[in-house]
Amino acid sequence: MSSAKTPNHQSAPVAASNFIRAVVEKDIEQGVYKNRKWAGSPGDAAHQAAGQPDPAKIRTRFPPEPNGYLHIGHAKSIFLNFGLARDYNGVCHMRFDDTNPEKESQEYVDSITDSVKWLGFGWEKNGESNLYFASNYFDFMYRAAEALIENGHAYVDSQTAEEMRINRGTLTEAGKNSPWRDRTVAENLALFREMRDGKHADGSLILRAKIDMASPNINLRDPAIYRVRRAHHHNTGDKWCIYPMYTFAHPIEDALEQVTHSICTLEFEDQRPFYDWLLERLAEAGLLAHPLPKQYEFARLNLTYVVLSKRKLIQLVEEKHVSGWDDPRLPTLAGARRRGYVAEGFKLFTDRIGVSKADSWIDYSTFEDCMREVLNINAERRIAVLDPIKLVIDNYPEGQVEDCFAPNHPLKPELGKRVVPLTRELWIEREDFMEVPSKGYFRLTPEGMVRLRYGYVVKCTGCEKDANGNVTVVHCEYLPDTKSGTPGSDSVKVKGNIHWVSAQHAYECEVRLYDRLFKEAHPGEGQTEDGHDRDFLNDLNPNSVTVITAQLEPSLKDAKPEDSFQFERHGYFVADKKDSVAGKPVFNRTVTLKDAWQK
RNA sequence: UGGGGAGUCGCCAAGUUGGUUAAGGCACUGGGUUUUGAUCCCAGCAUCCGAAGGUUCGAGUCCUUCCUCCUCAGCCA
Repeated sequence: MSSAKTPNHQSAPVAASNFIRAVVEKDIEQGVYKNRKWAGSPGDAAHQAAGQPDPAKIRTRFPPEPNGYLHIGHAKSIFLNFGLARDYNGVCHMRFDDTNPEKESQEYVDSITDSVKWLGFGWEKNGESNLYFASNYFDFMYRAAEALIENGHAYVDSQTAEEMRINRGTLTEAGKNSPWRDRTVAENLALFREMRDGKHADGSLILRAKIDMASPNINLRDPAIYRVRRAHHHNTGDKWCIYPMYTFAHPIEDALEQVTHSICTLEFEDQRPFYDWLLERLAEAGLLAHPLPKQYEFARLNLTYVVLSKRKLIQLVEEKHVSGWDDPRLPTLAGARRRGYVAEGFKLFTDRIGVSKADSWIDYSTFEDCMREVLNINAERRIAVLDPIKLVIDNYPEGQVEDCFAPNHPLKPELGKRVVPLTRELWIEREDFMEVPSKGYFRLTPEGMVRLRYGYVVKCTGCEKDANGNVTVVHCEYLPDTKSGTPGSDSVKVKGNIHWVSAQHAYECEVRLYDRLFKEAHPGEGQTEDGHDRDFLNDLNPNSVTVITAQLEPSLKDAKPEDSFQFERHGYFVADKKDSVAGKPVFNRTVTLKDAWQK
């Protein structure tokens, strides 16, 4: 059984090369970060200078904002950042980028740490937790802001948000300086302190970096770096009424943590000049020391047949198109886990898709293939009849129960075999019998022979039908000398091989068959006939889940939540984490087996 | 239309300073094995690197022009 044991990627082979690895290798070779010091905790230049040479060759970080659930896209970043640290003798920090109190909560913090651990990563190293919160750096950030003001690199603006927007200019026109841009250092300092002390209403004043309102890069047109916002913070409570903006906070977080390679997605490329500008100004002020962290950007993951935008995910949950954040059809990591997808599969997936700066779309089937590949190795085999129909072996003694032996894993004989009871009346798949076979069909047909997997070869003798002409019972006779595993069992050659469960012993069970949540590769893409953007909800697959009552082999009754199995000839299934109770598990279909037979 | 990025096989993706027949994976197509129409094995799969010119003995790699796509005008991250 491949239960939900936490995987360990320690011994993973080095993944394919990519441009970020190339940078890291070059930096290590040239000793760029060789003389960095680390005092055992984040801190400014003076703090780190008193430390020891950093035992970590590189430091990376995974910095989610705790305002939502992690999804498959985050997995790419997680494997990238933690993987780099693992492969190059570094450390990857788990950091919560919690600078906007309004959207963040402890619930999200917990679910995020859960998901990262589930993927197999931890952040403790050298006796240090390496779990950090940006909000713990608010004191330093405040000090850095004052230093900027003192050196003439920041000013307090009294313009309204609307005025700021207008004066920022456009993509093709330069912006205009704020009338407040030339306040004196003393005035700026006094005003900023008043902001901190709660003397000004939310939105009335804002601290801006003083760079260049005519810069072709809009991010350099005096970006806002500190706003007044009276809100309770999940970590700092009501201590602050001013909060730093991402653009200001993030470089500082990286620097305080001695991060060497700060990796983010492409949309932050334009932000990099400010990242460097800020850190240089702070280094000049003596607050930070070289070498400073560097930012690198890679293309975010785009997956067909799913949506990964936070807004859309929230909408799906709130409007109850799915059962919750952990709905098995959702691309959230919590959903993926309930679906039965496994961490090793994510590892394979991220290795397989690579890391580059080219925008790309990965087909969902690539993701499914990765899961199949690891599940094939890890999951024990079991027998399940999903769409049951009776098969009666007319020449088999009534009341007789015979042991048949089924290997738990064809690739791992050491896992042994288990007993499955054979009786006169069995359940078989409805689709394994065809009264009028189509071309190429080689399962049960009238007069046809087929092997009952791990049992006898049987010959079909006919079937019964109800008033509507639907087959209700199939009849057959078995060939006594053909039992699997006995000498001469191969004397009768048959091509078909079907699975079955003793009707008397079967475990009748709820099974959920999941399919894609969306029926279109790019949900919501394109426009309607009257020129409006299409609503992604229109592309929802109405048949994304089918709940059935299946007949399972009796041993499945003992499955524990999160145990994964291959139901032979069907696919991979997992005992649901939430709805299974002891002795009565329910199963979710993770992914089907490949089926090369085109009907 | 300004700035910043990206364009290599159906989908991803290597390709450091220009040097021989353009890695690898996935998919796909043949063939083999198989008591899962699964797995596994073996073979095949870009005279060509967005386009057009140019430099060179030699260019995916250098130069020029052009085309396409992504991204930036939150007191979100």
